[in-house]
Amino acid sequence: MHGLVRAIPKIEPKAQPCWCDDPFVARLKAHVDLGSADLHSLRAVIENDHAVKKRRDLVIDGYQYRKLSFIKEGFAARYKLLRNGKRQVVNVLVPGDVVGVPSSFLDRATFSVTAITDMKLQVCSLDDFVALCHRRPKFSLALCWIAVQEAASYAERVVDMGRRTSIERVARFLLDVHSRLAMVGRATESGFDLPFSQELMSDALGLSVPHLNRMLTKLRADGLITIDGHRVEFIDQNALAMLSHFQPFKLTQVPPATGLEPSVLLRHQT
Amino acid sequence: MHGLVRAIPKIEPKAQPCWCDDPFVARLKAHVDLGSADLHSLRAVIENDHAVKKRRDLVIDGYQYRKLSFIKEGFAARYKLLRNGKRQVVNVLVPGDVVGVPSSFLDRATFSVTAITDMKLQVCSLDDFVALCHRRPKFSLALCWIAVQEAASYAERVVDMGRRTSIERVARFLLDVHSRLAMVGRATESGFDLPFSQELMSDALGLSVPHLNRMLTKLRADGLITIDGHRVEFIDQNALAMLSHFQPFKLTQVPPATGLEPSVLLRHQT
DNA sequence: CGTCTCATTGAGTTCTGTCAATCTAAGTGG
DNA sequence: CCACTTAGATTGACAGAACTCAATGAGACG
Repeated sequence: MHGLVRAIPKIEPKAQPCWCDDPFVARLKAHVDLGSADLHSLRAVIENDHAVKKRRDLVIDGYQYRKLSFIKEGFAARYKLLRNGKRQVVNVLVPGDVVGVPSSFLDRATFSVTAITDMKLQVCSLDDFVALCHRRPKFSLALCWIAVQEAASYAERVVDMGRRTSIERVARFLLDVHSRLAMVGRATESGFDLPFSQELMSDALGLSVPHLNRMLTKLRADGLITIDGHRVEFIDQNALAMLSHFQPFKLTQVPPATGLEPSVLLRHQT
Repeated sequence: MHGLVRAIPKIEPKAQPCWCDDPFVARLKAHVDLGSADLHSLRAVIENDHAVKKRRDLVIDGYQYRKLSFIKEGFAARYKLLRNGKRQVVNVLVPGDVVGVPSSFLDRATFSVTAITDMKLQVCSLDDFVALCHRRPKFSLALCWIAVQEAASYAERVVDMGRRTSIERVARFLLDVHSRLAMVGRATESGFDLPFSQELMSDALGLSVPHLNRMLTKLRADGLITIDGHRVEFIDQNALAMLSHFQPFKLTQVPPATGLEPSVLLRHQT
């Protein structure tokens, strides 16, 4: 259990941006500062709220989708269905997350996104948003940061699937979901309501349902978690993080515009 | 082998942007149009070329890295080393690819990047690039597109690792590398020089070296490929793509600035 | 109260990893 | 120019992890 490389960095309590009110604005604000003029322009491109029923597909693999939709309420999963009938969930979406990355940037979507629960979304067309970006570059930088965050979290999933044991994957999944829910005020210190079925989780973790079930059973037997209905409580969150080498990453902020950038000016006149 | 979902979309020959001369400029041009004023500003932020020797780490997990480096020549791998000594390569980098996504956007890098061969890079500090983005938004949009492409390809890797058989993964890997090399003029119609060792590939595919070897042997035995030294030739590329359900995706272009965006103006005065 | 979804458990099989040995090719130094 | 070293490729035997299939149990909902 003890590593050979370097000491385990402490898992710091994350900053708590609250994406409760207006997820679209809040998520962008997590990366850049927005003045009132920015907010004004932003609201102009946001279409009305959009409700989606449980089990409906928001994005369908193979079809065009050109919107950025911010989740106000509810849960979704991004997945691909294979020819042999297997399904891989590449990630789960919680309030504050964005539907339409990467789908909107592609000719045709390469993944589907399905609503796991009833949902409320704030929608904006990608073209409108890009137009806004041309006028106010900080929005495109915020979008960069969102896309990079997405990439970083997929990369971490690749490591999970490739080189971590099934029990580690399950533990990490629970910790990851907890931390993301906590960030948007949907979890307590040590527990949360798990909105996913075991079938969904097994598809997310690349396991079979029976095997996932066995691993969950093991985590309970080892006294690390309790599960009552859909309620998950961590009994020993530290041990769980240790067992699974869980360690959230921190994005930087977008560097603000400084009028004229000194280090560039030194080398070249604009 | 035959699917239940829908017909296999044709694998179209991809557009051939040539990233041979100036990878930094060429890669951005793949996503947005750059005028001469743009190019002028861009060159101002690009630092001198940088050479890196084989086996050197460009980025080290846990340390800060705040540069965008475009690969002019040579190959690299982005990976994470686990406590138990296992390694997962999350992707391989070829000429035209960007080092520093996602590392530069994070507090501290969460992956290492190592040079597989001697390399030549074009380097630019992220801060300078962001400053440029504030002045010329199209650069930040190009960066978005790059980040999204990165995310999409990781997501595809997650599917690979989670739900595809080992032989499919190997075949897809070869096809993917071939298509990326072909795009930058490093491959012929049906073959290429594979710059990776089996150890590296097994770490990329989440397999053990012996098993990867068995699968390569099988692909040869089935008459799908030949391998002579580091030279790989596809004998039946179609069958290979069919077997592995390989299908490259296409990014859209960044929508150009249109001065004032009609659909926004209709809803709101700026 | 029946139906349906979801969770749980067991038995047997398959895939894939581990360990270890051998082989090849490419350098390297004398 | 050759013996020596070393990294990488290949092969085989075995063990263990995880899947499949199948049956059962438990709630939720109409």
